[in-house]
Amino acid sequence: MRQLITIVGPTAIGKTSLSIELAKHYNAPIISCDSRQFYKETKIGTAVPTEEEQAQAPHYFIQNRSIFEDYNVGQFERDALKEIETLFETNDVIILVGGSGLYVDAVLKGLDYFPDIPPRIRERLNLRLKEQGLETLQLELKKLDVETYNSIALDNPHRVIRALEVCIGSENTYSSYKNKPKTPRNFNTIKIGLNAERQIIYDRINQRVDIMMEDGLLEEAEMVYPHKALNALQTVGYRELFSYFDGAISLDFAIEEIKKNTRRFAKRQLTWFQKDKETIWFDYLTKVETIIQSIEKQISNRS
RNA sequence: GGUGCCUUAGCUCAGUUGGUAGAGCAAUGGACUGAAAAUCCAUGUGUCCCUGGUUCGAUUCCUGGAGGCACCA
Repeated sequence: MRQLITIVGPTAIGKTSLSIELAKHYNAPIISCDSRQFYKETKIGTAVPTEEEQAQAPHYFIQNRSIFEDYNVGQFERDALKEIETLFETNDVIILVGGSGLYVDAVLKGLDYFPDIPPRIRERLNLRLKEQGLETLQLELKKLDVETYNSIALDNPHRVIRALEVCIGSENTYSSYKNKPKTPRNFNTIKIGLNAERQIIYDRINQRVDIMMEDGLLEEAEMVYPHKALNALQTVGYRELFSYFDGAISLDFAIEEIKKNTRRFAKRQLTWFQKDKETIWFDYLTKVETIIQSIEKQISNRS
């Protein structure tokens, strides 16, 4: 039976090294499920696996895109499933490592189908948000799609605009596309979560930010600074340095902000991942052998 | 050594003309269907430095002490 072993957990907990250990043990390829490690131009700040690490197992969806390309979960779901399908032709086990909860769920459970919407619709809606405020957009959504109006977080502009762009850019309402039956996956999924005491996670994050700065994050951010409006650069570690380049904050403060925002990001990741009751959690110091034993037990239980 | 000011949440500080207290930041919890490292929502955590006194009641007033800062010697 095809096994997809998924590793989730907060940033800086050690997902990469566990994934490589497991990949070596199972002679398996690694699929990255990280919405910021796709981009070639942002290497240091997104903590992509090093060349040495990548040499130890085949990696997919690492730095395979440019920040100038538009990319999103929907495309990733299609790309990843296709890749997984191909890889399972020659592998029994695939490792999936993910820091982006939505992207992991897209692969494991699937998203609903939505038609492609021309980007200019969102651009127009963003402009209206800026000029007229959120309330008029909420009212428009109420007119176009009450069901969504009643179910989404209305004070979240991204949600309102997303629903509206689907209503406007397709011939149907946003809600009409939602909650359709998903195509079942033809592989078995095992979910491993890595966690640690909050203070330990935070210490690791703080240390890693310092290391990133030593490794040249400042220079990397400077290279992409001219394109700071790109979606791919709405990323912790870059935005704060952009503010520094703008002259709005000091470098020391920017670094503190990177640490803080990374901590908050880690908390959001935990909130997302801990909701999944199928995930089996391990302390970040757990020996790989122990985790492999647990995986083996699950595989034999299911077959 | 003397004089003055300060000591309240993790931090910076407000405040109570005496009825045990609140802002910002930090922190914590949560949501999430093509922006997701994005975006949004919710939450106040406390020997009010210690001691004694006055008072029905002291974080607040008074005595003494400790620590900090400034100035004078």
